[in-house]
Amino acid sequence: MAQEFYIYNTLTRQKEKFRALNPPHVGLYVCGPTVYGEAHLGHARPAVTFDLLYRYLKHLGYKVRYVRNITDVGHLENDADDGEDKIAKKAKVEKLEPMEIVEYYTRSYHHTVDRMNVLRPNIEPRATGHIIEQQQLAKKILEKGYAYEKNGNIYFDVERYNKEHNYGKLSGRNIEELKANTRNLEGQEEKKNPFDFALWKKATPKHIMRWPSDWGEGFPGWHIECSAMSTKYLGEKFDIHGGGMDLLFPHHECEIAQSTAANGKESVKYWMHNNMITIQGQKMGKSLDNFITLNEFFSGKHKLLEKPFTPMTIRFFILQAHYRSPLDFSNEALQAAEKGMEKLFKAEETLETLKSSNKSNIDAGDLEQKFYEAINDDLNTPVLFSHIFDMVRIINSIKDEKTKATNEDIKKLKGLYKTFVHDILGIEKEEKTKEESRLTEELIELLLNLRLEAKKRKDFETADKIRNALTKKGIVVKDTKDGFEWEIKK
RNA sequence: GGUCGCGUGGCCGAGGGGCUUAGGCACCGGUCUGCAAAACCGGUUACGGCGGUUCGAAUCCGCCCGCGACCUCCA
Repeated sequence: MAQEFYIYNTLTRQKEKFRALNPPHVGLYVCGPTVYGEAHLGHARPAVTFDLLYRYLKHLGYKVRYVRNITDVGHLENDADDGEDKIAKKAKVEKLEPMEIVEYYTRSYHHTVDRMNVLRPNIEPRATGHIIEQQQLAKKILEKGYAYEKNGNIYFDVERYNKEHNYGKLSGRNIEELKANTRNLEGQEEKKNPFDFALWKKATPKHIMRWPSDWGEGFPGWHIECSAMSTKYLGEKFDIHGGGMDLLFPHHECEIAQSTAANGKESVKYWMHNNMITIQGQKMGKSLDNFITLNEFFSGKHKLLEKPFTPMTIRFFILQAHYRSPLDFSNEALQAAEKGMEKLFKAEETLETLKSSNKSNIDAGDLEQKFYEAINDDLNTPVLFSHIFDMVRIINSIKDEKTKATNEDIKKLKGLYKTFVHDILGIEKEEKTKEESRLTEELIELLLNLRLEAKKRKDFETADKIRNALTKKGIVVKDTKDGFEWEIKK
């Protein structure tokens, strides 16, 4: 791998040079959604961020096994005994089987992120499909003495674990602090410490999602699914684990504890966390009830939205910020992203029409180097975009014959577009339905040809009439020396 | 309250001791054009406040103010 790729490791709190454990193979695990509702803008961020990582690792020549789970059990409303499972709760509300809920929202999630050109992971395991693995893991932890059973519940013994290992190393917490700060919820008296977490929970009679186990009927805790499934598909030690920053504690901290307790060693080499998307400075999320679903963005049907935004605009918007920075939603910011993206696409079309010359005063190799420097620096997409827009300016300047480029240069620029804009960033132009656009195209050309004739006989009144009418419909006309260009603007 | 982080121009958003006019959007001027649009060129508005370190700080340190995340489900 010729490129030196640096990524920020949350565990060490610094950028580290990426070195695969078993090159050319790379194991990547990312926490996926809990499928009990429509995906919202917040869900798009890890999906897009780790899609970028996946794409770039593949570009570098790694054979990546990308695992992203679907949480369909064990994620409770809260940690108390009567804490309801999110899926089961929704099922009750909708009067459906839990698995109907899971199926419905899994499909919906797929459809939505597909539209943002997010590649599917290689394996997308479900928690309910790995109950046995989770039980086995819990058993192993129990046998090693890092967990205890109480009335059919298995709890992880954080204090015991912390004697030999460091609980809190990822999130920067320490156990004393936790003792002082962890709330005592009702119905948790059987835990040794309030910060102990459940590996397995006994099902109350009302609880519908339940499986038999050595400890009676119950269901797995939330944190154990990721440990069980990552181990199953990526081994006891794998390269990268990703997810949202909000999962850092307790979820990822608990994962580390579980794996370390079971295997005696840490499972993950690099931990990567994306920041949150905010709305008016506040985290967008279910609990705050300030979220906008992705489908609402696509349709524009939400009171906070001034207009619809395409899936690709959302992707572009997310990538224009660095993944570790918070990103604030606003109509204005989204519109700016949309405009910028259009400019990017237009330049690519222009690229196809450029005339080469035998001289050159551009340095495509330098551009390429800058592109790599940006992406290699912990996926610095904002800087990458700034260089890409340098390329856009060069392309337009060649078109205006203010800059010269050889045939080879132009080829190189096309290659950069393909590699960086399409393959790595995953930005693709959205196509209208073919027939629709063909007919529209023909009609517009027809009108514009009439206008051209009018212009030729100096009938500017008619010419302007046609152009104004088209402009009103959102079709922008651009006159050229002896013809016209046009495009549809929203 | 504890832990961590942030505060950059009209908006979004990089950078992170001297030199980046970062970039995008918006606005203004110029070139081009019957007019316009696009494009190109140029321009405007910055580093929360107060101190300190330094030859030099938006960048390091301290304090203050404001904001956020996590500590309880959340991507």
